[in-house]
Amino acid sequence: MSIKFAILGFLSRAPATGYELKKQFADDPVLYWSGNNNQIYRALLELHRDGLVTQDVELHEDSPPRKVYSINPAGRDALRDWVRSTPELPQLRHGFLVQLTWGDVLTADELDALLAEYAEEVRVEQLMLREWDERNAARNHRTGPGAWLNARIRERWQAFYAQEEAWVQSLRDELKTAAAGGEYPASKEENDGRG
Amino acid sequence: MSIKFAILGFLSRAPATGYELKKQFADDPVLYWSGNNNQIYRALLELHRDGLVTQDVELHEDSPPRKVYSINPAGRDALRDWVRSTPELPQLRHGFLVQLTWGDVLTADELDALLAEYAEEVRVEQLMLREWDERNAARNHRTGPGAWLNARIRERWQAFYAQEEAWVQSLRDELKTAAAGGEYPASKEENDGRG
DNA sequence: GATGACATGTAATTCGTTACATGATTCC
DNA sequence: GGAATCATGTAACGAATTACATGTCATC
Repeated sequence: MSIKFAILGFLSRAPATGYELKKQFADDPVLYWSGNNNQIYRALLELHRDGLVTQDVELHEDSPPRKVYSINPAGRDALRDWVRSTPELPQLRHGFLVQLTWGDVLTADELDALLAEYAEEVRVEQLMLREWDERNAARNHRTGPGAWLNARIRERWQAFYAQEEAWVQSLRDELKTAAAGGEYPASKEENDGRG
Repeated sequence: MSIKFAILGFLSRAPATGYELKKQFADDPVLYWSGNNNQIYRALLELHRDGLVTQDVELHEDSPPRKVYSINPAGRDALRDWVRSTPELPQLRHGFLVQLTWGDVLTADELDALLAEYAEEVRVEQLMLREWDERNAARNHRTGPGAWLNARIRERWQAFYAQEEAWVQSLRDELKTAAAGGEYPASKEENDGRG
């Protein structure tokens, strides 16, 4: 999936400059692109070259020209085609699960410390997410299908982290219970056979 | 996170060639790297250069030399340090949620068709995942903390897709109910003001 | 006077993928 | 004879990130 369509999507709601688009990408967690200059400005050039957007240049004497991009009918068609196109499965790059794959080289205490650290990160992320959603719900009072869809999308995102938090918690609980029963001893001794 | 640590992790269980490692990456969904030659062979060279693995070359007359890599004590230390290192939050690149952000340009019927298509993809992915897990559980009968962790990791992965499926289903149900009540009319007419 | 927002762009680097290239062996 | 697996590597390309580079204007 290309960032170009997301840009087209924003322009379908209102004309914007590269700088304005950059900000929209920067703070929305669902829009996973970093939204760096290079990407945005290049994408806008390409969209313009492909005839999907129009460019209005506001010239100023001292400052650089301000380039306002607007979507055109061809752009709307391209946007519609993309939205209807076959969806791709989400890509979950879960580095922590990779890390945990070799968690058996740690002692039970070390493992619990690691899980605790991760749980805290997830908790904080959830708080930031909720804050962002509230801020945005306040300033963005769209109605109709757009607003409904947006709410469901945010819910999905939050549910992911909620599930993550519950999972880590259950891991820690199990680990604690097992350690009390002596079932999962500190594995460092077991696995210290080097070579 | 670097693929180098995952390679180090595999080598901590058994020595392996680049080709063997490549296969391990290829079919494990949690190990999100594509596991292409370029990445693996380069990583192995670097690990060797950094003194974390040793290389045993088996020379053959006609075929290319077979290079078997083994982890060494420095490598085990590096692996342990990495496993204990501060976890990063998962990166969820959910293209479909991006797509849905502009789902309001579709009619209710088109939107439902899109959701149905996605639901099917998620369903199939779940089946493949379960199949993979069963195949692997059968062939890989490790015990102790490693096996326990592995089972929890697979559960987490499956839970993600289960949650995804439930979410799509709830979306479709809501959409259906709303459409019956005329609350979410075909939005194409509403939004067709071009420019 | 400094910071930060506004505004545009380029350069360097890293990362990852696909495809290229070679050649033996094994199974159907 | 052809396909698949084993086994190593390189080249070309594309995507994405960070940092560089410049300059205005408003606010503290």
